[in-house]
This record gives sequence, structure tokens and C-alpha cells, in this order.
Amino acid sequence: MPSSNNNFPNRHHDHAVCIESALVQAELLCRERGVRLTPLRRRVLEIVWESHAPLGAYDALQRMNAGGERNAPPTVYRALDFLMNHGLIHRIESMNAFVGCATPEYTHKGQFFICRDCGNVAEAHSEEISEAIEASATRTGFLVETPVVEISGQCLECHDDE
Amino acid sequence: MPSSNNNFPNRHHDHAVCIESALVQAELLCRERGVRLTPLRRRVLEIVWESHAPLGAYDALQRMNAGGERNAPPTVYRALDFLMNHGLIHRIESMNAFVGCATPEYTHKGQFFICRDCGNVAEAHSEEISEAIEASATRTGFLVETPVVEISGQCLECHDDE
DNA sequence: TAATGGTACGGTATAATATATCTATTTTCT
DNA sequence: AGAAAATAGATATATTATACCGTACCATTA
Repeated sequence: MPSSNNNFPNRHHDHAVCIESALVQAELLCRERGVRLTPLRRRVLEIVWESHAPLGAYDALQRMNAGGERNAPPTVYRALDFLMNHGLIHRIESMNAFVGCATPEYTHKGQFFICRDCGNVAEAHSEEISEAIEASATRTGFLVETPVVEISGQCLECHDDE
Repeated sequence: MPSSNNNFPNRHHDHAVCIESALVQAELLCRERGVRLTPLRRRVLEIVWESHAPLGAYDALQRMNAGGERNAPPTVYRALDFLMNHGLIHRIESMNAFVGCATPEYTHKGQFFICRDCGNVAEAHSEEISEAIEASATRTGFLVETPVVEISGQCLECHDDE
């Protein structure tokens, strides 16, 4: 299980490493599970991973078709669904957009910190947050199934810019 | 400030009281703030309060036009924006829908527990959750501005039904 | 009371997001 | 190879949301 750190993507990190690592992990994970990371799906994953900012389905579609291809919306939505089902990306509900997941191996719902300036997202897995939610739910007998935690604000680097 | 209870709407509560109370509070609050709760806005608020389940903008529009009126989408969106700006309703991001707020007097972002069966929503204000989020953010210097916490699951009554 | 400026609303069009459905192709399994 | 399942192509349409323009209403003040 990953650390509970909210590790915000540093402005100068080597992003090629992020992409490469995500794709390699995805290949492995799909092989393990006996599912197919087809060229189309792989391409969409690659596009989502082009940055740490959530990407809309139609933006992804534009990127897919940038070379003159004629993919239609259902094509990209199907790929996104597949990637979500296997935890390779997460959907950011408050933005109708998608972001790569760096820890797809174990099934989880992350907590997301979204910078309003640079647009980047950090995924956290704070036990403290999950437990606080669980505790609040339990007080009235509510069974938690799908927690959505998406925190907009300002990241350190963007704050320092001011 | 309201209690931190996640007080899920009971199946047999007197909902007429909820509606009446919401409308009275809205009238008072708008008078205090010197803004106008026009008939249109009041009507939309009333429609949103018809149940504790979030209502989509186009569903609200249908209700508004049920008597043959011809309101267009911008009309209902404008009213919803006004009501949101004054804290009279909240938007549930994960559902693209709106729910009445029982405590509009003080500005806040609630935490929402949404039952997948009955559709009802309870708004909570758990300090424990807010503090856990704040703590996680602080660890990397992230400044929290707009927390979105929407927990889907099953309420006690619906669970007992099974 | 007329001028002015701000707020609210009506109406049209269109943008942005998402899915239903049907068909064809590819892959997998036997 | 043949059958079944998974994947992808293609068209249409549903759903959610906003841009834009013009008009009406309302309050202030000259």
C-alpha cells in the first residue's frame, strides 16, 4: 500500500519517467489480470499521462485525432472506462476529467488535491481522512461505498509565485 | 454553527416542515443581505426542496414548466446560481445535481452522504473530516479552498430493507 | 419626473459532456 | 476451421451547461 503522502508533482520533475513508469505498470498489470491493453487503450493512457492535470474526454479525443484519425466519442469513452475499471486512471468528478493513477495495483479511491493555478493534481491516500469519513458515516449507520474527495486550492509552488 | 451530525433524512419525517422552514429561512436571509428572492428563485428553491434527493437542472426545469410555462435552460441555471451563491442550495458535483441546504446562514462547504438506493442526501459538517483534509494538505503546503466531499453508499433504512 | 445604471429575465443558439445502438472486425477458445 | 466473446467503427442522439443579445424592471438621484 502506498504512503499517505500528498505528494504534489514538482514543477521540475522528470515527467518522462512518470509516463514510462505508468505505461510499464499498465502493461504488467493487464498481463497479470489477463486483460488486453490494446494500442487504442494504451494510447489513451499515454495521452492522459501527458500531464498531471486532469484531461477531459473530448480533449483526449482531439489528441487521438491530431494526426487525422477519425475516432468518435464512444471510442475514447470506452477506453477511459476500461482504464478506470482497472484503476489505471481516476475520474475527477468535479471537473468531468481524468487523471492517471500511479498506484493502480491495489484497488482504491484516492483523495485528490487540485491546484487552481497550474491545474495539477496530487493523489493522496490519507487514512486519517478515510477514517474520519468512516466515523461520520457510522454515527448514522451509513455504509460508505464510493467516497469522492476532491480538494481544490493552491499548490505550494503556485502560491510561492505570487 | 451546526452540529457535526450526519443526520440522514428519516423516511417518515414531516417533509412539509423541511420545505416551509427552508423557504422562511431563505426569505429572512435574502432580506438581511438585501438581495431579492424573486418568485422565480423562490419557486426553484421550492422545487429543489421537494425531496432530499439531488435534482438535476433539467428536472427542475421540467417541474417549472409543468403548467405549460416556457422557461428556457438559462432561466433555471440563473436561479440555481443565485441560490448557490447565497448558500441556499449545494451542488453535488458527482451527480450534476442540486440539493437544498438547511443551514444557509453561515457560509460553508458541506460533506455529503448520498444513498444509492433512496437517493437521499445528508449534509454533514464534521470537523474531524475537515481537519484531516487540512492536515493532509498542509503536509505539502497545499492551501485548501474548495473541498468537495461526496460519499456514496447506503443509508441505514435502505440497508435494513434488505 | 426623467435620466441613469444596475439587476433580473426572456429567448435563441450553441457548446460541452456522455451514451444508445447497430455493425464489423479481431481475438480467443475449442 | 468454426463458434463465441471482446473490441472497435459509425451514426445518431441524449444530457448538461453557457454565450450572447435584447428588454423589462427597479432604485437612486439630479
